[in-house]
Amino acid sequence: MVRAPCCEKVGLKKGPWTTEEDHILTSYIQTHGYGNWRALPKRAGLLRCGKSCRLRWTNYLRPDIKRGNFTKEEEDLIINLHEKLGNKWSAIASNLPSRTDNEIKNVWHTHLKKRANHYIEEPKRKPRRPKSKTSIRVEPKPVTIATSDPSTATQTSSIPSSTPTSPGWSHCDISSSFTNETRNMGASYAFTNNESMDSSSAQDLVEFDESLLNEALSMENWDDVPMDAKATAQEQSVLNHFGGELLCSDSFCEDENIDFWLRTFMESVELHDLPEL
DNA sequence: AAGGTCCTCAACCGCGTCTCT
DNA sequence: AAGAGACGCGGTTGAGGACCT
Repeated sequence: MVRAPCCEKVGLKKGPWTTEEDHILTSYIQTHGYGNWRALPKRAGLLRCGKSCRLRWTNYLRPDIKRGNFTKEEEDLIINLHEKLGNKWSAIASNLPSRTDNEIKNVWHTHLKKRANHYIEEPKRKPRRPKSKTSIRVEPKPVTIATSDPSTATQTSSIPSSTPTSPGWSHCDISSSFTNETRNMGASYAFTNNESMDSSSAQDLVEFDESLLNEALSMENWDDVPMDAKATAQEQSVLNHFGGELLCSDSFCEDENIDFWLRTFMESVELHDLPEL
């Protein structure tokens, strides 16, 4: 059977939408709703196919869409969800209110895929824009923190212990794993979801070198330490304890992130109720 | 300063699925 | 049950702009 074209192609406009078209579409939908996409453009007086109208509305004009850069928490959540769901962009989008599947797909291909692949390949050039995303790849030298308390266990369960592209490697996106914001955000999905504690997810219990944490915590008056020294200490600490290989994103060595990481480690102590040093 | 390269993201395309008849 | 129409989804494209040399 030959599929009928989605719309009458002849005479219909393609390409970028004009503000006038946006206005027409928005006004029409606000007044009449969007029941029948195929009929909508004709009724609204648009020379577009229904598919194009639907896409424009769902991906751009919808009032509940949140525009602008993704937050770190959103990106971390996408990575976690992608690991679980694969390229099910609409399913992932359903966990990120106000974000569209198209937008998520784009951000995945442009930023997050690299992070998720742990930066196996070195960046060929300097980053174009400063990014606040940080991800490291670590070889496990594990101290598994397991707990029978779901409330704490699930806080770490979204951290993968390995990925298809690099079996045996731990992707430890620490910032996404321990910050309060992420815990709250992730609550809608993995962190409070029983599913996150099934047998497969049980393998995802965070694995990291406790001594790294201890070393970080042993630094006194961290705020007084010069930025350069922080960076060196932090990086060296990670290198020492995670088997000597560190792959980082464009901005890993940015000062504010270095600082952030230490605080993240410190937060993790509270979360896991680790013994005082 | 200019040309080339790369990145971003809105939009398109085609296929799968759902719904209606 | 089967065909047709409509919708939704994921992959891909390409224009515009940022960045590099």
